[in-house]
Amino acid sequence: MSIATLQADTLAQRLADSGLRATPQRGVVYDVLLRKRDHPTADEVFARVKAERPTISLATVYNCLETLVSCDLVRTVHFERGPTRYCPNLRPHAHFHDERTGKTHDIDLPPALLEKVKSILPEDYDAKSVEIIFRGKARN
Amino acid sequence: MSIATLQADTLAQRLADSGLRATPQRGVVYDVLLRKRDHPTADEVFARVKAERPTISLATVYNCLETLVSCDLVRTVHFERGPTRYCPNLRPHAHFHDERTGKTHDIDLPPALLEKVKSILPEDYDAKSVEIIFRGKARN
DNA sequence: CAACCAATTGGAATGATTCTAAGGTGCAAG
DNA sequence: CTTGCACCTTAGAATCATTCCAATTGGTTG
Repeated sequence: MSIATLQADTLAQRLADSGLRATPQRGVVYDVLLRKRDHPTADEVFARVKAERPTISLATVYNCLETLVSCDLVRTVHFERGPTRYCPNLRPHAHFHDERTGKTHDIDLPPALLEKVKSILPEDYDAKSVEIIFRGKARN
Repeated sequence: MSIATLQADTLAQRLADSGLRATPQRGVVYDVLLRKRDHPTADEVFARVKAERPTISLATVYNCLETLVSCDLVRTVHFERGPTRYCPNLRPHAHFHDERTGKTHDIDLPPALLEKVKSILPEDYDAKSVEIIFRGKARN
């Protein structure tokens, strides 16, 4: 059973909540993101999806990714000068970008710290999201 | 006296430290960044610089910005799907991106908090830099 | 002065993303 | 049902930001 099947109701649910349809393309794109959580680019997602659905177009992959983001099932990450990367991890987390390997790791963000970080904002600033990106090297 | 003049020695110093020349183009680009700290894009910097140095090319602006970044006099900020933006604020700070106005504000980052944030990293992760981006609306 | 390396320039090339127009799909009302 | 319509997908063109390239200019050093 594919991972997406386990999550299919979640996906269908979220899409329905936004008045959108649960199309096969959206299902496969989401499944691909869940299966290999290495923060792929749209092109990489396209390549993976194509393996099991050869007729899909790049434009559709962009559309599906955008849809998933708008449903809060996926978030985007941006490293300098690079293409957008996609992350299906819904828990609050930071990203560590390893300069040596080019890989990105999710770092769990304790709720208390998240609050503390938000507290540096002046009264009249209302943050809807916080993104924390580390850059450096991971030893080993 | 231009702002750059005040900082000219800083700039020349930093460039020299990296074995680079203090060219007029670099001076003007840096001056423009210091004068209006609104996180401009390369195109915006180009437009501003052109006003006082009409013969400069866009490629040179990109080159100068890259040089300033490599000297640690300027840092880059990235918001989703947008062009790179440049920031001459050297103090540790986060960025708040106002969705309503599209403007970006610097938020001072207390050193203690910065440490606390870094402390969520596992032992073997060595972060060279941390970037914190808030997104939301500023009331008023 | 000569030689050399650094820096600038304009234009071409690249890469990522968005746009557009045309065709397909599925639900809903009659 | 079956027709209409809004949603989706698709291919390819267009756009935007950035980088590359090759030629020229400029400054420094021997």
